[in-house]
Amino acid sequence: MSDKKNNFRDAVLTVVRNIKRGKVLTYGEVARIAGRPGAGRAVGNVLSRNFNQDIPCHRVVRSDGSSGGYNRGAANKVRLLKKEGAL
DNA sequence: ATAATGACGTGAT
DNA sequence: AATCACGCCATTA
Repeated sequence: MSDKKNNFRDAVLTVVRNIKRGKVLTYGEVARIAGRPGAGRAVGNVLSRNFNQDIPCHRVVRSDGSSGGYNRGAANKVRLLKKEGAL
């Protein structure tokens, strides 16, 4: 069964997956919602390893307003936000 | 168990 | 405003 690390990783992925279109959250916010306030870095790590397209990880940006990174290219991330998110 | 890594955050320079 | 340094946390080797 799933006795694996089904805590933070799944929590973060679940939160990100719940982000609605046109909405953007920061890593710190996701971390807080996931149950680990202050673990923004860990959130990024989880997302970086996440190749699931079902998860709109491109809707997660930095707290300073930057786009952050993206597995498909940060430039692509900005483009997606402009096209699908930042309406 | 320890060390190294990384899509962060805030403060200081 | 931009850059550097330190701190924080979870995952992987």
